[in-house]
Parts: sequence; structure tokens; C-alpha cells
Amino acid sequence: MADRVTSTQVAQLAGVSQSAVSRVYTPGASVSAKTQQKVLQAANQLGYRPNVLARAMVSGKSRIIGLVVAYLGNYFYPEAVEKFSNALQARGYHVMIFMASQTACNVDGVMEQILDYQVDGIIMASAEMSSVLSARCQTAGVPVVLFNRTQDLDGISAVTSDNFTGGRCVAELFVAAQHKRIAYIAGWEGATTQRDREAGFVAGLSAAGQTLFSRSVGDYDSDTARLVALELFDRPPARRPDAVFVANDHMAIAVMDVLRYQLGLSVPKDVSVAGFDDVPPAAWAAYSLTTVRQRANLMVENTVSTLLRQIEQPDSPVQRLVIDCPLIVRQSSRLPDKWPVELLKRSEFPDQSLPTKHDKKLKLKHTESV
Amino acid sequence: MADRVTSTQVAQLAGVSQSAVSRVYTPGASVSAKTQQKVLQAANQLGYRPNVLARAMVSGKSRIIGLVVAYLGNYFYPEAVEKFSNALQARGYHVMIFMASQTACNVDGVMEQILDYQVDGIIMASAEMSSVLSARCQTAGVPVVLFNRTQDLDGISAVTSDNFTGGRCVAELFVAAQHKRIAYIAGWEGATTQRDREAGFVAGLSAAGQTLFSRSVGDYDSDTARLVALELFDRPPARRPDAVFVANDHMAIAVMDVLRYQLGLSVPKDVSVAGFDDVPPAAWAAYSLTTVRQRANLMVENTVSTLLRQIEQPDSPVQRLVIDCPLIVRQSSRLPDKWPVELLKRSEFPDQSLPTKHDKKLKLKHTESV
DNA sequence: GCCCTCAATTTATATGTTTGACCAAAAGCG
DNA sequence: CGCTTTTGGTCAAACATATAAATTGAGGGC
Repeated sequence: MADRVTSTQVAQLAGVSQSAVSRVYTPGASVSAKTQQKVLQAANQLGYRPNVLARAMVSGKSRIIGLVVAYLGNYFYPEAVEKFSNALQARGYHVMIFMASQTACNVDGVMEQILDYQVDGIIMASAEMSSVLSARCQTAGVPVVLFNRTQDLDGISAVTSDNFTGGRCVAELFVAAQHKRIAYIAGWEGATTQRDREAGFVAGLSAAGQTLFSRSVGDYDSDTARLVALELFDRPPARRPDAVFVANDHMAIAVMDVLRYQLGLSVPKDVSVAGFDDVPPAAWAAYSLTTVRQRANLMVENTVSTLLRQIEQPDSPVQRLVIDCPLIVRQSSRLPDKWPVELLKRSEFPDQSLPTKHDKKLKLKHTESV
Repeated sequence: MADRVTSTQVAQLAGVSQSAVSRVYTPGASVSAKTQQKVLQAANQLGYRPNVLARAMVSGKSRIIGLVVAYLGNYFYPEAVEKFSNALQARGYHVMIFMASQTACNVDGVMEQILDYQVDGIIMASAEMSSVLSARCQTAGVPVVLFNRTQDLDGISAVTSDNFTGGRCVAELFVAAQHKRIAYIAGWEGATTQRDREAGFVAGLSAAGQTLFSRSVGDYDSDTARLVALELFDRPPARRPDAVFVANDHMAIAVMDVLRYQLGLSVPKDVSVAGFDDVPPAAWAAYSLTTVRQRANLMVENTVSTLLRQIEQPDSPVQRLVIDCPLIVRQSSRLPDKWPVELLKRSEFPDQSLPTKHDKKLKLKHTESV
């Protein structure tokens, strides 16, 4: 069996008291150089390291953060998980990961488990929380920060992208490129991201006097997206959309595959496609997907610092942070001849130089290369 | 501040002793129906849940499993993380995730942190471990299971795919398809997966009297893979490979993009490409990558059960499990006219029916559709 | 009625650490 | 040389739970 080394054993070997050992491992404590040296040597010899769990019990701080994720099949989340883990590790915290697959009742069960571990804070990514649970966290004194979603519960901070503006930019791009039959494939309708992206998109269209040509729901699921894409586009040219905004990249990629390989359509010649998130595969040459970038780094950094602030100062105010997100123009969408100035300011062109005068040339080049 | 509910408070309210409360929450304990009911009611009223950390201290079992991962950019790992978390959650354990980004020294530091949390076991995915650390875990009585890698350290179990046979199958496929200039792009040369895949591949070639036409090292990194692919294939047709086995899908996809969009080559007409892992993007129509499937479910299941067995019976024997892995034949590789029977038995054809007599037709169909 | 058994419950102790109260020795100061 | 202040250190009390040992009480056989 494991016989773990305890501070008492170290103390014995070093010839000091157990609490002297403790103080050697407590940053701001007063210890003489001599004892410190004795203790450290004894500790090294025995291979001693403080027991975090015991420390957690007495201090009330476990330095564990619960991270709730629904599914990692959308590649925005693995990226986030990695960054969260790194950012928190760097600050002396550690991530306990909880998969809250399906339903909301599932989430509630998972949350109880999280609280059992006396976590210092919770990050909710891709999962909704009942108000009961929210209240429970609050009475338990465990701060919660929502990542990439909002919810109208008091006392809960949230960090999101500016989904509305992102959606509006896509609309402006499509409109500027002279698209006339513009469709939208929605995400899961319970999600605030879905709601905001669509609202922005529709607002952008109506600013140009247009409305949605058609609309389907893909539920943020790629299989569903495939189905609805087939339904939406398997029609004669005049009755099918000439541009489609898909609520996230995960679905948008599936949609592109359907358009090209099941329906034989050309992207962007026959149909322009745009997504949301800018996951790594969106940049792969085979897709080169025009999309709205969620700045994962910034979002994670802000989520972490918000959470830690609330942990360290329990009465600090709730914060709802909205992160600006640029339109990433790649080759899955037709380019406008003339760029609205406002839109240009919000756009990035990773594949080429800025299209000011050379619009025509660029347009030619990308249509043939895809 | 948080005033957590303790078992003592529940006991007081229920009019019993603290240990009675404890036993209500201990599965195999003897409690009368009456006390149980009293305790549960009081617990409900106060919102009591046992403190896992305190329980861990006295029982010596934290029910935390440390999961070490290097990077989630290779999409084989997010899948594994999700499955691990679910499988362990189902058995009452929880996953603490540790990113061991770069070097081995980093891993050592991370391992110390893991041990500080008194984890019951450790799963090492995509990270090497020094023998010092291995010894340390052993003296600490913390079992370790390697996932998707082996290492010649005694006392460490491991679960891997049959990388050797997987590599050999790819060789046999290429040979049967009459390829004559066969190349290999290696993974990180410190990895046993890389070593075994290459060994199997080379063995398969030499069984047919062939040798590697060329070889480069991609280090399991997609950017590096892009570079070496360019170097390997930017040549006149006769001096460039007509088939390439890339040590994992993550790199293979990058290589395909280079071949098609930077060099204007057709896959599989000009070059056959095969990968390893069968990550979800390999099945995307734009790539339709022929690859060797790592059966993540089976690997995870076995890793978990091996680990839990070693936790529950500390003297159970070390186990090195090798999981069988099928060749997934898709459209990124030229099909043979005639299939070796042995190879056929190890192959799966997700996109179409089994090619027995219809080889020619299938071949035609897929070359035009890609 | 007595002793024994067995189940249900309580008491007491242990887990490994932090932390505040307490103390001894050294040092500063007139 | 006394007196106070500082410094470094020990002691003991938490922290929330599990569990071995002790205690109680109820039945049951004689």
C-alpha cells in the first residue's frame, strides 16, 4: 500500500515541529534560514510534498475549478479546454472536467458532483444551468462564470463573443456580394449564441431591405445540419439559396460537404457559405471557410480572470463581458466588388492581402483555386 | 462566506450522532430504516452532501484520476478525453486534467502536481514519463496506465493499438494497388506509436520486395508535415512518390491540402495518401482519408478497467493490451484491382459496399467524385 | 429471570494540514 | 542591567469525515 510521507515525518527527521514544516511551505511565513534548510533537506530525502486535500480542508480552498463541457465534437471546445487548463495551471489552480452530455437534468446531477469536490469556482461551457442550481452555487459561495453563453440569472458572470455583431457582419458581406436568396441554418434554439447570431444576421439583412430566403434548424449538430442542407438545397437553381450562413463552423463544414459532394454544387460559385467560430478546420485549404472568429484566447483569459477575481473577492460585482469578433474572409464566400467601409474595418483576410483595388483579381483567383 | 453544511449539523437536526449520518451515506453500512429516514430528511432540509475531500482524507481514496494530455490539436485526443471522462464519471471517479505541453521536464513538474492531489490513478495520454517519475508513482502506490503509447518501464500497464499491423496493412494496400514509389512521413521519433507504425509499414513493403522511396519526419505536427510534404512532392513526376503513408491523420490532412492546393496534384490519381487514427475529419467528404482506425471506445474502456483493477487490487499484474485496428479504405488512395485475402479481412469500406467484383466501377466512381 | 447474540448506535480516534495562541530566546534601548 | 520588542518556534485546536471499539437494547433460548 501507499505510505505517503507526512509533514510530521519530515518534522521528526528535521528535528523541528510539524507546524514548522507547514510554514516552510507557506509562502509568506516567517522561518529562519536554518530551519528552512533543515526542513527542505529532510523533505527532499523523504520525498515529501504537501497534501493538497488536507490543505484544502483546513483552508477551505481546494484550488480546483470545475469545468463543465457538453461535447468536444465541436472543435471550438477542445481548444478552450486546453487553454483553460493551461491558464489555470499557471495560476496554481487545476481543472476537474465534467461532461454534461445531454439534458438539463443531467447537468444538475453533474453540478452536485462538482460541488461535492468543494471546487473554488465553476466554468460552464456549453451547458445550461437551472436557476435552482444557480441559487445553490450562490449559497454555497461558489462563483460561476458562463463561457460562450449567457443566461438571465442574477449573480452569474458571463463571457461571450459579440454574436450579434458577428451575425450582422456576415449579412453585410452577403449583401455587399449581391446575394439575393440568403438562407440561415440555425443552431440549437435554446442557446443564446444561436439567438444572438440569428438576430444580428437578420438585422443586417433587413438594414439592406432583405429578409431570409429560407431557414432551417441544425441544432449545432453536424448530422442534422447535413439533413437540413440537403432539404434546403436539393432544388432547382432559382428556388435554392445562393448564400447560407450556418450558425457554427462545425455544421458549416458538414454543409459544405453536402453542397459539393452530394449535390455537386460549387462553393462559392453556386453558393456562398459562412460559419461562426473559426475552428482550426475552417482554415484548412479544402474548406477555407469564411467565418466569424471567436477569440478563444481572449475569452479564456477573461473568463479565468473574472472567475479568480470572484474567488478572491467574493463580493466583487457580476460581470458580463462581450468580446469583439472579427469577420474572417476566406474563399467559401463570394467577394463583393465594393466593400462597405464599416465592414472592412471588422474584417481580416488571412489568405491574401487586403482587397482594395484588386477585388476582381482576387475573386477570380479564389474561385478557380477552390 | 460559504457556510457549508456538515454531517454534524445534520446529526444535530436529526437527533442522532455524526457517525450515524456518515453511515447513511456509506453503501454497505448497517442503519435502521427509521434513522435513515430521519437523517435523509434532515439532510434534505439543510441541503447536505458529503464532502468528498474530507472523505478522501480519512479513506485515503480521492476518487480522482489524473489525466495527462499533451495537446488537443490532434483530434484523436478530445474524443478520448470525452470518453474517459464519461467512463470514469459512470464509475464514480472524476477526471482532473493536466496539460503537459512541451518537454519531458514539464511532464515531471506536472506529475508532482498530480500526486499532490492524492489521485487514485493516472492515465498518461500523449506524454512520456521519466523512469524517476515512474518509480515515484510506484512508491506512492499510484497506478499508472499509458494510453496509446508504451514504455519499457516495469510496473506500468499500457493500452495501445496494434500499430505495427496497422502500418503493415497500409503497405499491403499500396503494394496491391501497384504503387512503386512509396513514401513515409514519420511522427515524432521519440514516440512508440511512430516507431511501430513505421516498422510495420517497412515490413509490409519489404515482404513485397520494396523499400521506402523516401522518408521525412513530420513530428506529429501539422505545420512541420506541410513543410516536409512540400519538399517531398515539389519535384518532377518521376522523382516524386506516388503514394505516401503519413503517421497520423492530423498530419495526413495537412499533407493532402498541400498536395492538392499548393502543388495542384490530384489525390488519389497522382498520389495515394493514407493516415492513422481515423479522426472524425478523416471521414469528411473533402478528405475521405484512407486510414487505420484506432478504436477509441475499446481503448478507453480497457484503459479504464485496467486502471480501476489496479486501484482496487494493488497487486494485480501489469497489463500490456494491444487493440486490433482495421484499415478503413476510403477515397484518398487508389484501390487495387485484386485484394489480398488477408488484407480484405482487416479492411472496412465505410463509403461503399465491399469491392469484390466491382473494383473497376468503384475506382472510377471515386476518382471523379473527389 | 438470566445469559447470550446480534443489530443499531454512539464514542472516540485518526486523517494531514493550517493557523492563532502562546513561549522562549535574542536583541534593542534607556 | 532590567524592560520591551522582535523573531522563530511549539502546541493545540480546528477542518469534515470514516471507522474501530465500546455501548445499548431488544429478542430468544434455557
